[in-house]
This record gives sequence, C-alpha cells and structure tokens, in this order.
Amino acid sequence: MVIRQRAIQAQDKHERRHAILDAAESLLLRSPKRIASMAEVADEAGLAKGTVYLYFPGKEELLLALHERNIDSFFLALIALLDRSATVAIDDVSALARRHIVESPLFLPLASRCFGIMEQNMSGDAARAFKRRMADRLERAGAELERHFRELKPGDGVILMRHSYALILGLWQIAGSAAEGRGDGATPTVIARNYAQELDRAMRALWEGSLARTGGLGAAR
Amino acid sequence: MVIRQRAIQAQDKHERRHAILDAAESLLLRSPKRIASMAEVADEAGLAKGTVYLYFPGKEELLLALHERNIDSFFLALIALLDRSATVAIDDVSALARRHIVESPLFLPLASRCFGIMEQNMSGDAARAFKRRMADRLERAGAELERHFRELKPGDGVILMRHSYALILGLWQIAGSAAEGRGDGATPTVIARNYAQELDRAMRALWEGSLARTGGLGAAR
Amino acid sequence: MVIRQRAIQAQDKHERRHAILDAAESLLLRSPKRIASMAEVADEAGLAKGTVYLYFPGKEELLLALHERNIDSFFLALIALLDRSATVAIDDVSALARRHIVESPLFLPLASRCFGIMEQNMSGDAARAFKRRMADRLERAGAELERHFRELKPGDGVILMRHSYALILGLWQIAGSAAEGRGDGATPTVIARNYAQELDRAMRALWEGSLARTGGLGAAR
Amino acid sequence: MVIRQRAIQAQDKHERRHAILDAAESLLLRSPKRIASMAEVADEAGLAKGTVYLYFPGKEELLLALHERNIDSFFLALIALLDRSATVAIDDVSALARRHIVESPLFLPLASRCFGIMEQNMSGDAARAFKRRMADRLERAGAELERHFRELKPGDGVILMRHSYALILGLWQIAGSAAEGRGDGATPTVIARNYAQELDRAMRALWEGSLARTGGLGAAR
DNA sequence: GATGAATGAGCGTTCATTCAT
DNA sequence: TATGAATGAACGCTCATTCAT
Repeated sequence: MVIRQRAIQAQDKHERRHAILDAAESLLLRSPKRIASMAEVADEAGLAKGTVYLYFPGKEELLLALHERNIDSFFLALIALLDRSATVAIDDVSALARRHIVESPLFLPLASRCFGIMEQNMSGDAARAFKRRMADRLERAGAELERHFRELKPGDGVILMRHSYALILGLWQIAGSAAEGRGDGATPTVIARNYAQELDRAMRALWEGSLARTGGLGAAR
Repeated sequence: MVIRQRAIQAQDKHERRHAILDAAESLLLRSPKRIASMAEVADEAGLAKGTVYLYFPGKEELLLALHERNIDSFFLALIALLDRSATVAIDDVSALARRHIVESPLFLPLASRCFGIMEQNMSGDAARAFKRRMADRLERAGAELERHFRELKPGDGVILMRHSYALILGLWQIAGSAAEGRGDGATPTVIARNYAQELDRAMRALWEGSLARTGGLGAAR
Repeated sequence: MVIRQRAIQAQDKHERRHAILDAAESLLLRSPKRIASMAEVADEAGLAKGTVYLYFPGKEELLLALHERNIDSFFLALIALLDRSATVAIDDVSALARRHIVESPLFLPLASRCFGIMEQNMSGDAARAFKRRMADRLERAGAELERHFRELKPGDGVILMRHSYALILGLWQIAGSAAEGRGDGATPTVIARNYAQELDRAMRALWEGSLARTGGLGAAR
Repeated sequence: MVIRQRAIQAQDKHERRHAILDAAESLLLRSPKRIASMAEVADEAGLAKGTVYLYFPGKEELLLALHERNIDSFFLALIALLDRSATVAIDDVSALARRHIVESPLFLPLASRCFGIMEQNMSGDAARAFKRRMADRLERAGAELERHFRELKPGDGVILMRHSYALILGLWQIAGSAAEGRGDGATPTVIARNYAQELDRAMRALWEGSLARTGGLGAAR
C-alpha cells in the first residue's frame, strides 16, 4: 500500500488516513500504558504534525476512529460469517469475537479509553454520529444473528451482543488491572486468573441463561 | 467531625485522610465528567496542596483510595448482611449491589478511571497491595456467599461475584457512553436503553446460566 | 465581473487581484475582531490557497494592499472633489473624510492592523515603496488643498491632513477600545463617549488652532 | 529590590509581580517589533513558566498590566505636579507627557498592542475593570486640570486630555510606521518628519483651538 | 496558471509534584 | 505538621508558506 508523496486521489487519502491510524496503533501496541501524543503519531507515520490534523480534526477523533476501525473489522467479519455459511454454530461466533476482540491487544484498551473520551470533550455531533453508526452495525448484526439462531426472539440478538460485549469489556478491565505485573507471582490468583478462560465460563453462563427456556445452543438451522 | 488544626493523634490523621477523600468525592459528584486537580481537592478540603501530599503519596493513590473506600463500603455491607441474617435471598444481595454500586453516582465512574490509572503510573507495590486487599475481601465475601447459597460449588462464589461485577461495569460503560446527550431524543434507542433495566436482565441471565444445573435462585437455607 | 478560469490577460489578473481583496474585505466586515487566515480568504474568493500567493507575496502584503485600496479610494475622491469644484468648503472635505474613513467599518480597523504589520515582518523594500506611494498621494492632495484654502501656507496642507488623520485614528482607537461591550451601560461614559461626535469637536479645535492666525475656515476662493 | 526565593509576604509578591513586568518590559525594549512569548518573559525574569501564571492569568492580562503601569506612572506624576505647584504652566504638563509618553520607548508601542488585545480575547470583566480604572484616573486628572486652568469649562479637562492623547497616539503610529527603516535616507520626508517636532505643532494647534475663546495658554492662576 | 496537500515552527496553558518556610 | 510558591515537562493546536502535481 504505497502512497505517493501527496495523497491527491480520494483513494490515496483514504490510505493515508489508514496509515495514520496504523501509526497510532503501532504506538499503542508498543506501549499500551500511555497514549501517544499527536506529535508521536505524526512521527511514527512519517508525517508532519500538521498533516495529521488534515485527516483528523483532533486527537480524540483520531482515537475514536481507530476504535471504530477495530469495531468495524469485527462486525464485517461477523456479518461475512453469518452471510457465508448456511449453518453457524455459536462457537463460530464466539471464536470470531475471541480473535477480533478478546485476543486483540488493541481492542479493549482502546475501548476503555474511548468511553472516557466520549464523556469528555468531543463535539456532541461527532459523538452522536459515532453512536448512530455503532447502533446501525449492531442492529444489522443482531438481525442476522436472530436469523441464524431461531431460539432468539426479535430484539434478543442485539441484546445478547450487548451483554456479551459488556462481559468481555468488564471482565477484561477487572482482570487486566490485575494482570499488569510483568509475571510477578505475587498477584493473587483469585484476581489474576486467566482472562480468556474466565471469560469463556462467564460467557457460557450468560448465553445459557439467556436462551435457557428455548433449548440448547446448538448450530443454527 | 471537627479536625484539630494539626493532626497529631493517629485518630486525627485518619479523620483528615477521610476528609480529603470526602472532598475528592464531593468534587467528583459535582462534575462527574472531569477529574478534579489536586489543587481543587485541597481547596475543597480546606487544606493546602502540600498537606494533601502528606496523606497520599500522589494523585493516583488518592483516587484509588477513594475507590477502595467505595468498594469496602459495599463489602462491609455485604458481609454484614450475610452474617446477620440466617436466610438471605439472592434479591437481597442484588439490592445491596444496586444501592452501593449501580445506583451510586460515584462507584462506577471512579472504577473506570482506576482501571486506567493502575495500568499507568502507580508504583507496582502499591498496586499489588491494593489487589491483594481486594482479593482478600472478595474471597471472604465469596466464601460467605457459598455458605448461604448451597448450590454454589466451592470457588463459585468468588467467580459469580467477579462475573456480576464485570457485567455491571461493562454494561455501565456501554450505556453511559451512549446516554450522554442531555435528553436528546436523537440517541439511538438500541444503545441508550435504560441501564438499570438492561442490567437486571443481563444479570438474571448470568445467574440463571451459572446455577442452571443445581436448581433455582431461591433463598438460602 | 466574471473572471475566466485562468487569468492570462493582464486585465484578468488585475481583476483577480481585486477579487481577492474583496474577499478579504468581506471577511473583515463579517467579523471585525479577528483577522482572517489566508485559507479563509482563498475560500471566500473561491480560489485555492496557493493561488492567493500568486497575487500577493504574503499575508501582510495582502492586508497592506487592502488598506492601500481604501486609502486610494479616499484620495481619489478628494482630488476629484478639489479638481471638480471651483469653490470647496472645508465641510465638504470633512464630509468626504467622514464617509471614507470615519464611518467606514473597514478603514480604521485595517489601518490599526497595518501599523503593527509594517513594524514587523514585511520586506523593507515593499514597506518603503508603500510609504513612497502614500507620500506622493499625500503631497498631491496637500498641494490641491493649499490651492483651495489660501490661508494655508505652503506645506501646511500636508501637515493638516496628517494631523487630522492622526486625530481620527487615535481617537478611534481610544473610543473603540472602550465601546466594545455589546451595549452594556456599564462602560464609563467618560471613556465611551460617542466617537463621531467627539471627533467632530476635536477636529474643529485642531483646525481652528491651525488656521488661527489667518482667519476663519470658510469656503475656498 | 531583592525578593527572597519565595515571595511569601504580600510585599514580596507585589515586587515579584513587578519584576515580571520588568522582564516583559526589557524584552519589549530589546526588540520592539515582536511581542515576547510567555516563555521568554519567564526566562528573562529568572522564573519558570508556570510561575508567571501565578501572577497573571494569561498573556493578555500581563501585557495590559504592563500598559496600565505605564499609564499609572504618568497619571501619578501628573497629579503630583498639579498638587504640588500652585501655578502650573501648560508647558509643564506637556513636558510631563513628553517624558512619560512620547519619549518613552514603551508606552506607545504597548498602547497600540493593547487596543488590539482588548478587542479580541480578554475576559469582558477584566476589560471592563481596566476601563473603569482608566476612567477614574482620567476624571481625577481632568478635574485637577480644570482647577489649574480656569479657562477650561467643567468636563473640558477630560476631553482635552483625551484629544491630546489621541493626537499623540495617532501621530506616533503614522510617523512610527514610516520611521522604521534604520536610518535609511530613502523614507520620504513628508511622512518621516520628526515625530516629536510634529507632535508639538499639532498639540499647540489643538490646544489653541480648544481654548481659543477664553484666552491664551498661560500659567494657571 | 492553478491547485491543495504537506509542512513545522511556534505558543499558550495546565497541573502534579517539590520543598523552603 | 502545614503551607503554598515555585517548578517545568508535556501537549494540543494553528496557520503562513511551499511545492509537487
């Protein structure tokens, strides 16, 4: 994905935008604790500070855009999966979530930051637009889900996704805030317990509880 | 609670520490979006900036101490409840959580901040100590819970609490980040849905799923 | 005044130059407090940023050119008046100044800015050229003035114009800096006093003082 | 005027405030073209940047404070003069103005800047307070003036001061914008004419015109 | 001639923390 | 113990200007 020195075509601009997001992502990966300054992002992208502001109106919007890219990538994969296969097992969905969200070193840390951001400074319009886009994606995916899993009543698809995501995020924060110490055996195991494993258990409970009355969680018909 | 000019007795020191936390709490309540500066906290407490540093090594520790006070207050009430009554219904526990956590205007915002904090700057020792204290409280409460609800296998008490908390926290963040607009009907309802109500539903699902094999969620024996 | 896409003829270039000045003027009128950025000027003119730089070497030169256009328009009108009529009353001159300078929403704000500008960055050559042009116009007008008002000794025409202009400008700044408050009756009246009225009084004093020894300020012979 | 490392006494604080103004003044003197950054001011004062903000809420307030100090120094001297001597000649006042305003390398450049500032960003309250203080000083001085020069009708003192100041300021800008070139003989003399000398002539005309009907400009009785 | 993407120096401000008093 | 003056690193953002296309 080479971008000429100047992004003149819409296509190039789009790519440059992504390149900036890539840079921010890199930095976030490199040091997940701190959030990079705009100067660092620009540097990492090989651009001048001002250039970044040509593509994003401000720091918060950049972060949110990165987060949205992560989310989109998940939803895209999810919808692709649900479209592609005639029968989808719940485990397929769950594997997808694991790959895109749980095991991504970016998704959840960024999600955490973004909740803080949206409550603070960003322009109400931008925030509202973001929420609407999220709502749209969620509804589409929820509807698809209901199509595959007939035990879900209308509306349950969206709700189950929301609850699952809440569990993923909340549990990650609890666990994450504990797992920090770099391999120090001192962290009490009741807290540090392996995140993925615990999430699995919690998720199973949530789903079983949600679908309890209608039968098991088998493959879709 | 009058405080002598100089806190010489250990008792006085303790009270002053709490007075500082009270001040921080006040400010957080007053404007939940932003986090007060140390100067504001000191001001609100009627102390000088430097004095605050006599009682807390830094800002993050102060915030964490406030958070811990919230948590303690919940655990204290929980253990008191479990100790006091011979039979405790699950709804009693849930009402307690609602009162102390869900409906508190402080608990969850602060919790969110603190996860961020602990990943950043605080000394590893302090963080580890905090985690250990949390683990202790959690285990004690978990054990008590198992004593009351016999359908819980050993270890399940702690886990159920963790999962519940994760759900509370995660759902609050998702909902909160959406509910921002001051009464603007524009926020998509799929996202803004009432937090408390949705939490209730999710919780019920989680618990039912967790206890599925052993029977209902009745009162303890 | 339609401008071809590309200004090739000298005539077209001249028109485009004026179109840019018009744009800057518009913006200055629209918000007299702030000085528009080059991007805004270009936008308003329907041109690209770079294009503006084809017609003006820099921002300061653009501003100065706008100012000069204002000044020229005054001098043109003044000389026309003095040329046209055999007898010119001092009130005619003064009315002219009022129309072009005092009551123009552009002239004085821009003049203020320009004094700051010329002291700062602009190339010495450009500044000197500007000053020479101003001096020429001034001298021509001064000479005309002396021709009409015989009580003026040689050289007095220029001087009276300079002094008058100084009074107009200085008083505007004093008054303007006070009148800011949007209709707040709180501004002390000793300062806020109506500019036009006060100017009139000051001007009268200045002229009477200047011409004291030679008689009144009647019509020219 | 030595200030201990920490300005604890109100007296010391006052002096430090002045020291900061002195620093800003120095810098303005050193390069009258540009206006120093806060960092430079702090540096020049031997303080950290943050410290400056302990004494002034912002840059504009600092500049305005410096300007006000200049003005005060003039008014103080003026009132002292009028109080002290039984008979004051107009030339004494004029000499005072020359010393404090006209020949000060700071007063007028700063005045020019400040008019721009007050029209832009500063808090309305601060601006209004400043104007009120100015108005007070002006009225007091005007009243004194009327006491000494009986040919002035009530209210004329203030007005004459305002007009004189306008002339001083306006003429300085016109002349100053011309005199820039460092000794370049190229600046047209009609414009560059010696400022002080021209001001003298204009002033004389203004005063004579103002007092025309009541007699000359002799000493006060 | 015209464009507009890219540049990057420059600046005002905040605030957690320190330490002389 | 308590104070609060002093610190200074850190950061987001603007905008006049350049130059590849």
